[in-house]
Amino acid sequence: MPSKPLPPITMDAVYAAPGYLFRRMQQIAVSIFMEECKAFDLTPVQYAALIAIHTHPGIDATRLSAVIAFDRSTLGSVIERLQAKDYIERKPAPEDKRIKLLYLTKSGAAILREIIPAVERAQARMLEPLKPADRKQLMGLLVQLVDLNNEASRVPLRAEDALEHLGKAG
Amino acid sequence: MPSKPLPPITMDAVYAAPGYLFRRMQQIAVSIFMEECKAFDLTPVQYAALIAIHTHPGIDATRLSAVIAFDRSTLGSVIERLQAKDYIERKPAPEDKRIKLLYLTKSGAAILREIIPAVERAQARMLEPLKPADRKQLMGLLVQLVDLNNEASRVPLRAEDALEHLGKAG
DNA sequence: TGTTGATTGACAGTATACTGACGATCTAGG
DNA sequence: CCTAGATCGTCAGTATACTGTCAATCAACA
Repeated sequence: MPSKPLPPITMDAVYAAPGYLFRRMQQIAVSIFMEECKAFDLTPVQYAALIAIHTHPGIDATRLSAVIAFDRSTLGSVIERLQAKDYIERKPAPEDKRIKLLYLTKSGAAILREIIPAVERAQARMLEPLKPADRKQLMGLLVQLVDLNNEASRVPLRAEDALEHLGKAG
Repeated sequence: MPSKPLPPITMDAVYAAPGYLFRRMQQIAVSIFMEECKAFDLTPVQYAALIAIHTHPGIDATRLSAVIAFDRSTLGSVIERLQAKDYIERKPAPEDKRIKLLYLTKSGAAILREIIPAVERAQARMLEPLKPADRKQLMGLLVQLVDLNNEASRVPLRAEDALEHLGKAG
């Protein structure tokens, strides 16, 4: 019995699919970031981790993963690399032997200060081809969509929740 | 001499950055795809490759990488896995000993036929939280942006160019 | 108090991605 | 014909990502 023919499949359908466009845009974004920041030898992920540690000194790895929506198992190696570059340090928590607290070193604070202009150039370049009004529109829609789809990924973003357990008044 | 203080850095600035949003949306898109398609054991990348091989039978790996905007070195392992699952086969090209031509097997055509509804559900789910008008707007802007930024990634999309050398009238 | 259940960091295994390099092969030019 | 340059598939090395698991540790409750 001959199999039914496939429905008409075109690459154009792939090129217009949301999943394909998100993947492609991510590739492009990383590429632009690395180009603008190549003098600093920092990846987008490492940069985000540094920012988060700067913003939340003494955070632990699990909470860090929630704050930047990274996978915990991926984060381990990211932290290792940042530590090897002397941008962060880990101190054991006195009250919980399982936890290691993360702090920016002076080198870490310094590179953050230096890299920020390059990162901002990169972010601007990603949207540059669009008209300013379209950039705003796109960002607005993306912020909405990411927020509304938050629970769909393995590591949903938990920005405030994560901080409630850090010892501050919650 | 005390170092200058960092400019005010907030996680909110990160959460609103295009690069962060693209990364996050990609994570979410892959997660939704895998959930809808878990019965088929196919990744988004493998799916795109199958579609491209179906659309362009006898394509070689380098041209395939251009058609789906993948890295050539990544594609090797993707092809291996598809071949191991008996979804594609590779035949040596008679006129060029360097090249191996890619074809869908019957199993490959079959799984493509079966998985397409699930993929379409996944693609729809990614945009579901938005109002229909906003979905259109977002996709329109993304298509524009990806197209205008095409050259920024390592492997720019070369949909038509790639086919001109395939033996068809170019 | 003693055990159950949850959490933390770590690890193994798989799959994209990119950089840079390599031998085999093909093509063009002299 | 024969060599210089380009192209093809491949590989090594690095960096995200995700799944699932584990021992150590902690918290809560009987």
